[in-house]
Amino acid sequence: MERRRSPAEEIASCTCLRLRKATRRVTQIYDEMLAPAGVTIAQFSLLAHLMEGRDLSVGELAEGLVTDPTTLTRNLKPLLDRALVEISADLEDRRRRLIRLTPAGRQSVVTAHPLWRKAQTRVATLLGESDTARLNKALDHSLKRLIDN
Amino acid sequence: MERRRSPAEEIASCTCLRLRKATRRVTQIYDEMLAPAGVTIAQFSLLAHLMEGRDLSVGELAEGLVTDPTTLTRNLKPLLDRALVEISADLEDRRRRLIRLTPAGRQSVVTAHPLWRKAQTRVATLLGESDTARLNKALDHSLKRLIDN
DNA sequence: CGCAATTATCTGTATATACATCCAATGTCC
DNA sequence: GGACATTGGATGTATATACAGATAATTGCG
Repeated sequence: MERRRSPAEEIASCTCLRLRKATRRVTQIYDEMLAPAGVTIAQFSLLAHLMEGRDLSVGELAEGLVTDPTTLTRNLKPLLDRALVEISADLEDRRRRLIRLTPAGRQSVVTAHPLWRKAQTRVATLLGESDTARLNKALDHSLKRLIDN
Repeated sequence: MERRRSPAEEIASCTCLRLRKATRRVTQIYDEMLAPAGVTIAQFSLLAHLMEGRDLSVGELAEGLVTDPTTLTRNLKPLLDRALVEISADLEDRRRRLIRLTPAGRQSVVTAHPLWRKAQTRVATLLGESDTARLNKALDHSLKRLIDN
């Protein structure tokens, strides 16, 4: 016996809106706690993706971050300006450009890492252990399906 | 007997990063499906918040959307330019500015509403009924705790 | 080989996001 | 009633995000 919902009420159930609201708040928390290291969570994620193994092309890194490649190009700019990453052409395929951390970039990740851990703990405490686990699990499930569609 | 994780592996478990990835993908899907109505999901959410009841001040609407008030000021700009919303000073408290939908703004919501519903269904189908419910529930729980902290 | 199609990336443009800071209006307290 | 604090909002600046369209390099095919 569900009564007819008004548009405003119905739209309050928007999955996208809920995701966006939660992401804004959580991003604020991480950004605040990472600030002493001079990076945002967006930048930290990007840099951290480069910590392991081989250099990545723009496309590969964009895929890893689930962003549009054009977004990544823009996001690299401030990191290049601060010399935390460097880019060179791939000699095998000169369309591709390979991104890698500079020593300063690597150092940024190392410096920010414990702050990131604190933010992670802070959010987990705020949400509670079990809700955090539930949220993370739900996101992992969802991402898997979202990414190849 | 958990082995020591490398920074890159550890950071892959970042709650914020997972939220951001999922939000980017889901936003892309909604935006794509709302495009024929000429609004993004961010704009649609904003307009929909104004559908019900009384006019809202910048602060009230920002709180409802879980954004920074300065962000809202910026987001209102394109909607003002397109005359989907209008703003007037609150005579009770002349610091406050009251936002309301214009008829054109109201019409935008009406036009976009069925497209929004299709996007909502599309994502629910992609994720599956039960995972969608789990994700939404996890987000609601989390938002409650995030908002007053 | 040579040209068409595809791919990788960048640029132009527009919107979204938020911090620091500033201005104007209101509230408070003596 | 006037000085000071507080509050609501806007602006300056910087980053994040992505679509359309442009460009350059590679691939595929006759």
